[in-house]
Amino acid sequence: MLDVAALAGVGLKTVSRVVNGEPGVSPTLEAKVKHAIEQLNYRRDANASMLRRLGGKTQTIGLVLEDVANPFSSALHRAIEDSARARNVLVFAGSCDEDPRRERELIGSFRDRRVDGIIVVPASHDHTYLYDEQRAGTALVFVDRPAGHLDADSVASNNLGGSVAAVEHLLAHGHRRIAFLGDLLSISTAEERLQGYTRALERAGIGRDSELMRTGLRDPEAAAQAVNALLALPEPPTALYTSQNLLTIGGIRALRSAGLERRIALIGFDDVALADIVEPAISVVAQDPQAMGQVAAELLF
Amino acid sequence: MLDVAALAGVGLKTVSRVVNGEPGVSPTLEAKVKHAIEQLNYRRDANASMLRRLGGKTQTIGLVLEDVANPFSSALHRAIEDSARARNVLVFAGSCDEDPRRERELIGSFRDRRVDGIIVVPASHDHTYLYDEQRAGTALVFVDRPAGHLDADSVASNNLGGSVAAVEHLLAHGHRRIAFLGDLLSISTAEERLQGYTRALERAGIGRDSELMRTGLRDPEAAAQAVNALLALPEPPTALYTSQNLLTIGGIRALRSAGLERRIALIGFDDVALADIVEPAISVVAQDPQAMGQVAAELLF
DNA sequence: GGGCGAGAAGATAACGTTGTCAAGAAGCCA
DNA sequence: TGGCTTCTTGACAACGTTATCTTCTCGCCC
Repeated sequence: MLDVAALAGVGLKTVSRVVNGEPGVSPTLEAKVKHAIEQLNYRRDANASMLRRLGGKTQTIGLVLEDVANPFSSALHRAIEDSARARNVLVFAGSCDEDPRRERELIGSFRDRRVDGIIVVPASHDHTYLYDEQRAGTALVFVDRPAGHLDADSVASNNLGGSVAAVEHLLAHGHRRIAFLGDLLSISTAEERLQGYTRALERAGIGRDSELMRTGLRDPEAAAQAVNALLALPEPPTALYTSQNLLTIGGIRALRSAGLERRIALIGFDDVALADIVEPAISVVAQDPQAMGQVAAELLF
Repeated sequence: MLDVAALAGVGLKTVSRVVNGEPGVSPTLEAKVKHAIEQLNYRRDANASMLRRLGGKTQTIGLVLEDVANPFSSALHRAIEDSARARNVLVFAGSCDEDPRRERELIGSFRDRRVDGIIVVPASHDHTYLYDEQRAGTALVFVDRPAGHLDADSVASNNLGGSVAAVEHLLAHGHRRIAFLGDLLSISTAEERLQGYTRALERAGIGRDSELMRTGLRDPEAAAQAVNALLALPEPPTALYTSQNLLTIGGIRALRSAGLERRIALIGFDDVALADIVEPAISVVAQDPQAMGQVAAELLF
């Protein structure tokens, strides 16, 4: 900036005024400054600028996802990015892999950089540690799962209702032995989906059979193993409810390798790429991550 | 920081020393300062810190992807994130949707924030605008496609060789009328894959039939339409080479809706989720985005 | 006991920028 | 011509931090 001012033969403040489009600079000087900026390829340091500005925003937000490479997460990410871009805001993204410690670390890093807001798909259940942050003016929005012990906005799907609908779909087709495959029950959505499953069965007057409920499954391989175990039961299930996208994939793989994909019904929660062209086609209760991300971003801003 | 110093009854520099783990602070004062930090929930402002530090790094990198929600891009992203996390570096990610202007805008924003390095899946072909940036010390790595008119590292797949292999696979199965579906030829990888296609055909002594070459396809819908048009030809192809993941998906959909998925062969470039469980299974020439991202990050750092 | 060195602590300036304010020029009206 | 307003411009301090340098306190040795 000093170099620009020297080359244009003006004071620092005049350069600052031109850079920020402030009024009160004569056209002559403005042209000189712009020329000098061009020539020196000058770019204002956004960090220094925000440091000085009163109550300055960094034009930056942080995003804590389960895994940036997960289709659900990355669709969320994209929607949020678009919303941020429209406001000239940049997005820090990070994966926490359902690890509460990593969630805190990431948010801590965001805080160090003084992000204006944070959108979280939370891994932990206690967010009291964010109280000061929130009071200090950092916007905070939770997605997919609610905040724990903190008064903050959150955007979520109707996991319970969707789950009931999925299981009732299977019941309507005459299934009575329906297995449940789920993620870690410490994840609130997984828990809600399990509740939907049991509620639908209760309504149908079917007692719960804990042998048919497999939880804590974290990837397609675990789901496939669980399905193999279910198939090996003396009285195997006639239908599967895979309550998460990766588990749906694992479930399908297991059924195919057993050659049972047409004998055992399957319904999933979360959409799955190519679900339409697998044979037989897979039914899913789809969420709309794009819409969730957009709503979350609008709330944040 | 001033509050912490006051509460601990020490000078600013002592707080700074404690925060940075510098030696030369008596255990008594160190304990006092740490207690004050705890009590006030103080966190150093990383931006201000890096501003003052000589040649300070912001511990931040920028990542320009085609689309954060695209599976290839997001797998890259994740690998880069992991590498960055190990170095306590945060990642700004952005999508440019193959728009060169957006690429420049994003990189400009990164520059304003003084990122230490930038990893780009480039949309443009001329990167001379990055010359000053590079000379100023910003690390620069290109992924998937080379830099244009700039001396910088890049990490890419063997598009030409992979493409030749894919087409030769079809030739070996006796196919002679093989259609090519490709993305915009302004994308260098799309161009290389087309070259691989024509080279394999030449080697087999088969003349190129421009009717069978469909390019500029940007999404599954466009690919499906192109396949429908191909099928409507007087002499339709007996095999398809879909040279990008989204086009593979569109191609499969079109074949299925025409009921020809067992009559017309298909091979794709890029992996596709669930490619293994579609019936008949899809062959693909898979890239390894995870490895590419890791290598790119290692190069950058 | 005095001089000296080592170590601890803080005062001050500086990083790149913008808010505040004062100075100067120019125009206007009586 | 003189006083007033308006506009342009730059000097200076400040944002939150760290580098440099000085001051001070010990303890040691001759």
